[in-house]
Amino acid sequence: MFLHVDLDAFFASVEQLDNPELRGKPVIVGAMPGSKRGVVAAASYEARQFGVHSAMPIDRAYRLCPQGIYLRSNMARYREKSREVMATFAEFSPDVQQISIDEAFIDLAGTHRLFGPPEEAAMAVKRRVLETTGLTVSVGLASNRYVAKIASGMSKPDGFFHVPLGQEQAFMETLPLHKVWGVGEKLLERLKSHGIHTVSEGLALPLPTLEHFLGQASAQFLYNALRGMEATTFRDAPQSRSISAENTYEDDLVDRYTIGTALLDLCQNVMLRLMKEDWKSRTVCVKIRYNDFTTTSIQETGPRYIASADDLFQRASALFDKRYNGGGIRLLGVGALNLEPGQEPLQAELFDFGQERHHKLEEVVLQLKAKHPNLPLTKARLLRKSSKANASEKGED
DNA sequence: TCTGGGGTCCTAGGACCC
DNA sequence: TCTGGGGTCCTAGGACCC
Repeated sequence: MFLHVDLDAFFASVEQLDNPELRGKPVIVGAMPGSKRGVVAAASYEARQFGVHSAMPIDRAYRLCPQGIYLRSNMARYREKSREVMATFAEFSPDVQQISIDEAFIDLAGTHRLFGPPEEAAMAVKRRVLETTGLTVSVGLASNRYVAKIASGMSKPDGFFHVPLGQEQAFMETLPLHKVWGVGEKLLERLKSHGIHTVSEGLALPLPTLEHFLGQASAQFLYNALRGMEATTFRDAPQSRSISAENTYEDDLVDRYTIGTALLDLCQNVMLRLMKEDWKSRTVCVKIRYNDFTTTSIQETGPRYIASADDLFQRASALFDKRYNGGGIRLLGVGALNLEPGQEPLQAELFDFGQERHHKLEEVVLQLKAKHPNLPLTKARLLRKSSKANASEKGED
């Protein structure tokens, strides 16, 4: 049996935990009201009563709930709290699979002697998480991860839902089609266009028919999903990992100086996390979303690992220049892909005195930025560029 | 309701190698 | 002189998730 454990209104709950004055109040995490392009990242259950939910434009949320308490998200804090919770799960089973910042599967195989039957293990997980982290979770219990995942959403918050062995398909048939995990907007539309509006209607179709209009992979996925069988979605280990930072700007970016500063800021964020979490990478990705919402990306795998924020910035800038079409930019993103464990040790050529000092300086700057996110700390080179357009490229930092 | 930020996986085509 | 089959790695875009 498997548990799927889901933290309730995670970002908002962390804020309420850290600031007791917020408890019992409508807390809305994400953009600040008045922002033209912001949305809600998370809403406390108190805020949901007003109809506020995640992904909703922040101005609409404000109209629904002007008395709400609006906070910017603090991802570093949520990641930290997430690690605490995951560590708690590890007390229950050697086989814990985290699938997002606020959810994980726990394989209960072999845990009976320690924690009793699965229902009791589920209750113990709920108690233990609350005890050690102060957060509530919703738990789904089923014979496979796919069904456990859907079950945890059935009684929120602080809930528990059990799909007994043998009842998987019957359980799936109680769901509206859009609640089937993995069926998104596009697949839903395609199914509708073939006259399929419910799980039961989908169940009536043999696999070859599904394959005919969905292709093999989607058909096999859907065929399993509708029957409450382990869908092919879960690998034991993720195939690749990545770290990225992106930002949507209140006003379109158009001039090169502003774009450069924005890129540098993103590169520093990514590099800081790379160092903190002990990853190395040779692949850099830059994402551009223009003001008409068309989105493009460009990536390149180099021969050497990314050595510093400066190195990352240079690679990202080159990729940006290759792709940029001159239009107004609403979003910029920078990512490091295909991560490998272990920090990149200083390259031999970096051991000469100047480079080593540079590296140390950069580390200190990144740590300062992490501690004081609002500190306007940036490169003199870029500042100089602002006053003297296209000034010499060889300025020191 | 003009649409965040951070992820993973899949697909299809091209480069390159044997 | 016009060409097979198999494999891997890389890239861009897209679907989907929280």
